[in-house]
Amino acid sequence: MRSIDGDVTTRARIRDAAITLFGRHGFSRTTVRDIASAAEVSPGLVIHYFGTKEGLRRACDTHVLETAHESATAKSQDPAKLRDALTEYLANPAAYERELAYIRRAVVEDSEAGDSLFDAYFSLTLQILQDGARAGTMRQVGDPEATAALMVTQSLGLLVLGRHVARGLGQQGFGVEAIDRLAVPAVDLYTHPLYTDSAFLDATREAATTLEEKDGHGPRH
Amino acid sequence: MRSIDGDVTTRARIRDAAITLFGRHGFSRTTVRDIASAAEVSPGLVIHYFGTKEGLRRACDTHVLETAHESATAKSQDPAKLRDALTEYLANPAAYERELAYIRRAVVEDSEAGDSLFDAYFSLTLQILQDGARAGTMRQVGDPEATAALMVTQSLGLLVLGRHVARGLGQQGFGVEAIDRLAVPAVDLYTHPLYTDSAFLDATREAATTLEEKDGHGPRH
DNA sequence: GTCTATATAATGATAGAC
DNA sequence: GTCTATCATTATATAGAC
Repeated sequence: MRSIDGDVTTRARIRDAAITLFGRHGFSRTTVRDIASAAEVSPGLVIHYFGTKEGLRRACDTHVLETAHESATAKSQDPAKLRDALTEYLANPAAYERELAYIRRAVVEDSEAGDSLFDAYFSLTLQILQDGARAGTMRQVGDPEATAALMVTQSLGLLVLGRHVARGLGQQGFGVEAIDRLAVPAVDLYTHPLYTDSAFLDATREAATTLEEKDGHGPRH
Repeated sequence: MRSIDGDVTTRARIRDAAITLFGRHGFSRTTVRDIASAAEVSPGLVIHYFGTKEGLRRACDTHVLETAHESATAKSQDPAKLRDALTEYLANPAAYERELAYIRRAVVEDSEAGDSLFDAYFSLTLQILQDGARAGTMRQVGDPEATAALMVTQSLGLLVLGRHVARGLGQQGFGVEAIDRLAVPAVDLYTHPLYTDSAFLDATREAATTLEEKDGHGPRH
């Protein structure tokens, strides 16, 4: 988050305004004029610095990717520190809101930054899963990649669908309160089984096997 | 899916073209001209039928909502039939692709249809959770609403982030093959605990409690 | 470095002929 | 019911002054 206050050049102010607006309204609904207005400069100056609107987007992508990478690698390399990251976020959520909103858009719209972020998060999760299995704190799952994909989907899905989740829980917006309420049930789901027996799992296995035989793409065991 | 072939009026053809393009590129990036071209009519006729582009969107929302509601209520009222729904989808995924792409956009962009769909899916999941607990096939969770929200997030998140998930699994697109591969690990996660002890859950409880005390919004037990 | 003024293109929407 | 022609607006991007 250093950059918000650290870089005070006009160029940085324009880029930060763009990050805010792209995150808030999406890329195509945000105009160069909106950005210029928010940064208190002329539309011409926006183009002067970034060439095109698409160039501005790339600059935003790169910048958000850099700051996100800073926090992610610093804090999550050690799985135990993930908890500290949550605590830190909960202590000062506003500082991350701008970037989170941008990431939410990037992951959903077709953007290279979204791809990179998902891939990085996916690798990290897979790593955690494998480390946990080796350390004995996690069960060895049948298909680690698929499981990691599901875990990333769960958390990034929460970010992307936060508006709906908040509404479902009767809250105003997806903020600290919603995250706080979801944290324990989320970890609980990974700690205590939801189904009391394997009937549903067996049924799913059957359905999947049937399909694999039909389509010819072999099962994964 | 009946409507694709059932309603052959020009109006329906325009609306179906709009559903396809809105789903593929999003609302704001799709132009009236694009839709007219895809439906092989003039741009003027599009406006003639739907008044405005926004009116066309509402017509699409309504239509997708109706067909989705048809399938959802018919097939998922009985939890046991959810499996049949999966099987049916896997047997003929192309028939649902258009609607799924539209839903994906609707849930992510700010659209009333997206809200309705999420809410309906959320209610259904909560219902299944409570029925399961009563029948004994599912564990009684501490916060059913939060748990249902997480479950919906997991599956809708998969729809929304499908492109990324497919890439992570080394597949071309999020299709039958990806879903087939994810189905068993997904149910497995709800059947066998991922964590081997409650250390992580305890830590999360602690972090959440700390925050609740600090912010004053009471715990939920 | 920053602005104003403007060129150029695309968009949603209208009017009226057929 | 459907089209062509066009308007009015808005968008990105350029040119050149300060």
